[in-house]
Amino acid sequence: MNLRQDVHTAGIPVLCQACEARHRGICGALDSDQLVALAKTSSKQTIASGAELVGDTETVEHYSNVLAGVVKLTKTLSDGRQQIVGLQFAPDFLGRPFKSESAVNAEAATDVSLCSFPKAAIERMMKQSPELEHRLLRQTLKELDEARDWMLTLGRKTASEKVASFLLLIANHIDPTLGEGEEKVTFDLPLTRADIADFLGLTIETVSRQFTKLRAEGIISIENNRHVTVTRRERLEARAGH
Amino acid sequence: MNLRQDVHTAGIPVLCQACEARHRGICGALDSDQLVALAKTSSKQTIASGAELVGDTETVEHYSNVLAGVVKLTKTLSDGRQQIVGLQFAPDFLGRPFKSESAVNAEAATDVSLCSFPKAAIERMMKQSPELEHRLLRQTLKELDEARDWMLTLGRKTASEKVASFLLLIANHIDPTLGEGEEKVTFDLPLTRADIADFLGLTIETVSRQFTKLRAEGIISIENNRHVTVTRRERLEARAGH
DNA sequence: CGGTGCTTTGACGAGTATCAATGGGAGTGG
DNA sequence: CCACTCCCATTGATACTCGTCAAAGCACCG
Repeated sequence: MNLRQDVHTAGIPVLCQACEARHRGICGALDSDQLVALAKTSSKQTIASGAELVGDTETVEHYSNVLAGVVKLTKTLSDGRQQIVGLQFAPDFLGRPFKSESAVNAEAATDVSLCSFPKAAIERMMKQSPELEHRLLRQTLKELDEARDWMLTLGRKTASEKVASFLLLIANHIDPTLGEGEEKVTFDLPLTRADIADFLGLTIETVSRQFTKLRAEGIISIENNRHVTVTRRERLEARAGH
Repeated sequence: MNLRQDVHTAGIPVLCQACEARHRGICGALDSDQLVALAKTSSKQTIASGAELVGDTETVEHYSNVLAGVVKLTKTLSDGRQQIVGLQFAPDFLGRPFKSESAVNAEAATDVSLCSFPKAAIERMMKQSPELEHRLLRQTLKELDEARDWMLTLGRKTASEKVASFLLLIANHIDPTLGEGEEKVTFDLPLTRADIADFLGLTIETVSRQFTKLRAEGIISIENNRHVTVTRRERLEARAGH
């Protein structure tokens, strides 16, 4: 993609033209002038799987939109026990407004592509455009709903139910429009077994055993450790404790 | 932090004059005219402990501010397993904007006093006043931070650490200004053992045993099941896995 | 080939749930 | 004032899920 500040298509920056965040993400709140202004200080960057984006208690000067890939938000106890407290997919917004330091670590779970801009630029625009703040509020409420859903899973579900819930979470994210009628879904897991364990509050061994059990029961099949096909969706949903 | 604007008491509804939500809550975003308009449709109500405020999937036509007491937000699985996903103290806002139905149950954990207003009134004002939406965003971000903190507790802490974390959570809420130097704190638990268990993802028996252990070690003392004194704050903090 | 990283599988034990009984305070009625 | 009940909390005995430790399998890569 070229980096010219060339402005076509009703004055929309090249950077933004094919960007998902411009429609479903927070940038949908901005008009073309604002987009141009923001694009001046924005940069698209690619991050390798495993790289740390934001350190715990680190000062954050940049916010980002996730363009592709999956970012995991984690919290860690002093002795190393870790919990994933959120997964961000495109076109989610990444950052914690109104606080200089993040309460969580952010790390690329897969290769990730981001569009980053300085904290100050967004905060300036938020003052101008209530619509931007409105979008942020909606995203935050969505994340809060997801976090609370997951609290139920963490606190009250068994290992078996947790793994089933996780698979459905990913399946729904891959294809949110998936009708009830569709039986089979197939996708690549964006997380390693270790990440899945950290997301579910389990160990990798327990996660592995649950996968094995699901395979043995003919509910899913797995190729290459990552590629999953859900063959009996209903039974997976039943197991998740709908 | 919170800019508290000096408004003359002239023109402020009686209902609001001594209200905590007018300073630290979302009503701080409103000028006296707006307060008057909102107060016309508002009503203060008292709810007995145990009463249900908002049913899961129920349509909500009212939002509220918590004036006193504690409200618990819960989620329940089809077989009855329950998880508390949030606790609301004064002057928290109660409601889920932009969605007609709540994803959680809300129930009075103690006797609760509320200030309720119709959904429509708030949403109308949100369009007029970006500051109101700003306050809502801040409260939502705060709740998100709390939810994620708790996910770490639910997913990765032991029963012992969970109970210690819970006691500190309540202690900090009773007296947020509590300095590091202060050793002793004393307070009434706003929750029954069953509620605490549902908050921590444990059973009441396990919670009870952990309390007993803390008492035996001289870290806390308990009178009448509800009244707790933390005698060795540092050791409680150490146990919570700071 | 022999590493290295990730996953699976197995054997065992610790931590927590479950089931069951007891304790204790508050309210009620004799 | 004392039984009686109800509700909640505590305590005990036992079962079972899941974590821990150890080893082996498998793909990828130099």
